[in-house]
Amino acid sequence: MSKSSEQSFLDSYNPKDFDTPIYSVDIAIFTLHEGQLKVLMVERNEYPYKDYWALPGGFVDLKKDSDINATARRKLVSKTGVNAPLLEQVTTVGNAKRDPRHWSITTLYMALIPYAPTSAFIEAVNEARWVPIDETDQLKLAFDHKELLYFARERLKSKTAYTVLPMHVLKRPFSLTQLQKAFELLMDTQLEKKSFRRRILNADLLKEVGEGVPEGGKGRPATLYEPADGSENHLFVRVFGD
Amino acid sequence: MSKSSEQSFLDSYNPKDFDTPIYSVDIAIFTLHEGQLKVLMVERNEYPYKDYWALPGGFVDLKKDSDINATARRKLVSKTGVNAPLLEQVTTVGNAKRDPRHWSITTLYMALIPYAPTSAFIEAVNEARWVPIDETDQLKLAFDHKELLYFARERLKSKTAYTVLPMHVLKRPFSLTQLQKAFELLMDTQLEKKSFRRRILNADLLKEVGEGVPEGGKGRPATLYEPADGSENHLFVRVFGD
DNA sequence: TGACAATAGTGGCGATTAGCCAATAATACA
DNA sequence: TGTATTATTGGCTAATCGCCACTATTGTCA
Repeated sequence: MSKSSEQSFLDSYNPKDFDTPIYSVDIAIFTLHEGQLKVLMVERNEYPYKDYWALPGGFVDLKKDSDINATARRKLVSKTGVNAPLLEQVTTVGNAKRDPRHWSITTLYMALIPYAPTSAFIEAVNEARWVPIDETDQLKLAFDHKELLYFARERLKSKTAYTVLPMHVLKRPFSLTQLQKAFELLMDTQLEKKSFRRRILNADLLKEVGEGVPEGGKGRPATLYEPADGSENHLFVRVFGD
Repeated sequence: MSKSSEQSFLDSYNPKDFDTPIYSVDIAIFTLHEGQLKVLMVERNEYPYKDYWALPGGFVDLKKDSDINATARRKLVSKTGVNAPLLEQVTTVGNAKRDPRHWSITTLYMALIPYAPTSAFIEAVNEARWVPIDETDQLKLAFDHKELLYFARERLKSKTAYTVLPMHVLKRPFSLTQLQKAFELLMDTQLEKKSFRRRILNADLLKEVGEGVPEGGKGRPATLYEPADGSENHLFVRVFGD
């Protein structure tokens, strides 16, 4: 096949005739629990990387999945039972070495969900655990999942800086203090209370949903909020020229 | 295969044994020319979609490409001759219908390069053309490339709002006026001169590289700039908490 | 050589926003 | 009732933004 004939190659292409990469989907599922950012990991029980920990993932089911987002959603639901959270692509990684068996490609997703214990949901075959993000480096991670986790974490930080992503890790309704804590944990930085509140409230992304009980137990009750309709993917940083 | 045995499936997986998606890479290559944002399109000369226009792209070469970024770069170089520009992933799309022949996945990249005529570079087999972005809807586009182009365009708009992406479509050195024009075209909006200059200069992303000739011919000469070292992927929007 | 056209770059100022931190408000509980 | 604890607001200074007019430097052409 000459270098310049990709199009004719394409036209005669039958995947069974060629050596083709294997393709899978992996998901970094994040939540907030006990004041920590945690990610869901599963323990592999087969080779390669038996007994290593991995992000949940798997292959496309060509019959059941209408597209790769459906593949990711199917995996998410089978591991967590949750079906309506934020789920979005982070990046796609593909090279000859990441899987010892073959040239391999994976599309990494990230999901944000309010905390729920794993025991109720996980499939029986693998052990699944919410791992505090700071402790993931103490696990033996399969494949290049250490790197994938890093990519997801970085995306989380940067996107949090100018979107309302963090509201997705909270049970609704939530207080502004809870939301600020979520921002701080996902961004890995401290925020000034007044500035935060001004900014979020002026952005008009929340709707007040009644006076609320203090969530932990102590102190003055807070006003509770939910995301305003359609606000969930809005920017709230003033970008210039606007 | 039971629903809960992906891991063992993975371990025994041999791509030749299964019906697997086909995987390719496509690139939206943008440039600025004659005051317009343009994208490089190639005309297909094979079925399916013979005589339709498509984004440059193709399959992974498992022998030559060390990873999928290398695949994208190889395609970019073969179409433009340029090897050092901004090249980054936009998204990955995969579903049963985008290619009439098979369940198909593509990773979309975008590249930004200073203008160069296509004639010197393109491979002989396909006709390649710089198409003004506003005129792409007058072409018959192959596959889902209309949608891919839309994705790339949107990414361009949103990323331009808080990074220095636009410097990559300019020949170096460039003036602040040229840079502002680039911003305006990529973002599809108007910017205020003083604010723009304040912002860019305060962000400390450019280094002055001498007094310069007026690039077109008329008017007072401008100071010329190049990107400061390592500035090329920096944010320059003040994000809160900073 | 002296207007004029054209583009580059600056000055200035009112309005808005951010950062800071302390004061006040509402609740639980001893 | 007093204390601890958390929520919410007030108020001030400094920085930034949007706006637009003014000055600066060049080429051109009568």
